[in-house]
Amino acid sequence: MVANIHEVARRAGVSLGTVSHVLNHPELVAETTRQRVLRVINEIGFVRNGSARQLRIGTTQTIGLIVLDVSNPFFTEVAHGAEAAASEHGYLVILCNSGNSPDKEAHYLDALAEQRVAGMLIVPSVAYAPQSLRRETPVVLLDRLSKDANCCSVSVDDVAGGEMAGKHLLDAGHQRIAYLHGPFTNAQYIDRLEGLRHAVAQAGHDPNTVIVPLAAAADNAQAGGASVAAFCQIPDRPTAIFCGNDYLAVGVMHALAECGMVVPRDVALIGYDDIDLAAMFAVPLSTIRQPKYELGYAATELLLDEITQKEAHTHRQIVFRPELIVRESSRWHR
Amino acid sequence: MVANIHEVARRAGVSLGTVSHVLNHPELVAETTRQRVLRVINEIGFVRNGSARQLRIGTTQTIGLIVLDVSNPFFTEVAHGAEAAASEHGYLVILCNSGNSPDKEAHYLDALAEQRVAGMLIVPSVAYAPQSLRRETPVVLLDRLSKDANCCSVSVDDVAGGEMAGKHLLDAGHQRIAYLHGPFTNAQYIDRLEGLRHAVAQAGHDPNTVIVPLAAAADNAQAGGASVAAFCQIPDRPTAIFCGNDYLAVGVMHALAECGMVVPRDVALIGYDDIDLAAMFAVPLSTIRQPKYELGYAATELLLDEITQKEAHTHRQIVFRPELIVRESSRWHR
DNA sequence: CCTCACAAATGAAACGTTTCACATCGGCAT
DNA sequence: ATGCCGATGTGAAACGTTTCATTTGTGAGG
Repeated sequence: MVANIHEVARRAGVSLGTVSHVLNHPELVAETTRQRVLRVINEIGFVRNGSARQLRIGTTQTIGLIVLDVSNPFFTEVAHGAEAAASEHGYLVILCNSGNSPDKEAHYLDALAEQRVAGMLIVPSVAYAPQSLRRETPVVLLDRLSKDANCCSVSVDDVAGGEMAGKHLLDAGHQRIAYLHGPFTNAQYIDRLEGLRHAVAQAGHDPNTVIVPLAAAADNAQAGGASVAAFCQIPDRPTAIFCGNDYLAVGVMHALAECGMVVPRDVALIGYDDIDLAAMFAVPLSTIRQPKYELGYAATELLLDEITQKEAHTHRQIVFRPELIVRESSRWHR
Repeated sequence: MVANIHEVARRAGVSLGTVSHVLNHPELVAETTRQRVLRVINEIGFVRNGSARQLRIGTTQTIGLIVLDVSNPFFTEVAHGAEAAASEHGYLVILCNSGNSPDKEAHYLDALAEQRVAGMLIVPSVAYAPQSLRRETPVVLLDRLSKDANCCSVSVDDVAGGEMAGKHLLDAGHQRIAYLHGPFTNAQYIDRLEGLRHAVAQAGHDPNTVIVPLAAAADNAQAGGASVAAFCQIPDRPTAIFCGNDYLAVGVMHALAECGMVVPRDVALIGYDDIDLAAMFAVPLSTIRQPKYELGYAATELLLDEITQKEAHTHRQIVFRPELIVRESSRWHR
């Protein structure tokens, strides 16, 4: 087995309390003994046992992060931001992938609680039940606004994003707009639609006649492409498509090209997310950018505040504002 | 503080050993007491303290994964596979992002050792020094072949990938091929070039006259696009470009279009990685697919084998073979 | 009625830390 | 010489589990 603090103490000829002090309160031990102990530690490759330490201390330097899909670049960027913030404060991040399954989510919630993580960042699945967490572990909700303000949350204003996209298309003169969305189990698609309706109403039009909702089977490029057939069938066909997600938009762009339609001349297109290749498509894609990295970073800072301040901490709801990115795909051509 | 096993024992009117048995060896305790204990556990929301457990047991159910860049979809898919395999065996994954910095890498190595993770999956940074790990923690090297076989490794045969791409282009009749690569600090770009040279030699040509290496400033789309200017300057310009990575290829495709060149008529293009949007570009991108998810999955299985079998385990080097995906961007047009 | 076997429950010891109350010691002021 | 102080070092106790040697209880077999 790997050496422990007793062994170090024995070899350095000091008591085990002293070794501990060298590790945790170096100012309490004389320079020469400190050096001696450190030398022994290096010699025998002693590594402090985190479990024992945590048991004694009562807290860990670890935070859990549960996301819906690790292979989705959106969550990945969020994780990147979280990891950066955590690492700055000496915390480790345990990344868990719920795959949007309430079972897996619950399982990870338990596992993290058992690990006594200092806090959790949770991108809630469809069926997230906060009451299942009766522990006092600090939690920050990610990518969803916490309605009851009994915990912090960091999200992006999807209604505003939908509104931006809508206003942009209306300003360009479009009178009919298709809204292509993924499954409505994902609340964001609903919010973006609501934003779009706002924009239309604000411009003095009737959302019900201007907007044509169109559901894709999933939220990937394939499903986006498949929806183009339905789009072409629409009577009084819209001149613009607002896609709830960039992947849908890519699929749409691809399928439109195959139908011989030219973006943006025949159909204008705007996506959502600003994935990193959005500017690189056949026609560079207009989109709504979300501050993904910042989302994860801010959430972690909030969590760490709650962890360190305890009582003094007050819950906050941070809502980021997305940003309209105009590229070729939505420039108005007469 | 949150309840402990004593409290459960007290409330259930049993000894603390019995509670522990309910948790770990239910077959040793009578059904009625088992139920009683479980009820109390639910009532007061008892969650076992993982640190104490690990301290006593001497081992954790956690594995560490260190990748070079969490925002890169390649590593993300690898992580996805690793997480899936780990989760199947009840292990948690701690994800760490070294950012290819030896410092951060060393820091995480230490932190994971202190956490007493059961094992580590490491995508080694430029300066990975195995001897810095003098612990007996099992390690599996990811995405790099371990030369000295003193640990397991799982990688993809980059030489074979380069060869496939080369053979494909040669078969299509190309006599001059540009090889656009990212920084050579990344060994994979070297291996892919070597594979390309093999293919050329095998076809009976001189690699030095057929192949024109071209270095991009980074391995992203922007750098790829920027390299097109240099490509256009090449005397006796190649009719095909083999990009060491799909992002480079996207940038190239974009920039070529701006120069008025048509892919594949004027220039054939093949990338590497098969990122998920590769099929969706203006011209669908031919590429070399790597089994990313499988890479992570296999590595984790190897690691878990080493963890559970201990002595009985023998180190293995798994090398996956990549796959040629032919799409429009490299179809030969006369 | 005694023994035996077996199932069920017990509680002390141990895991490796950190912390805290205490001991030691030399020097310095009185 | 005495007392006190600060700097340094000490070691027992505690953190919450699991495990193991033991005890207790119970019914069967003789």
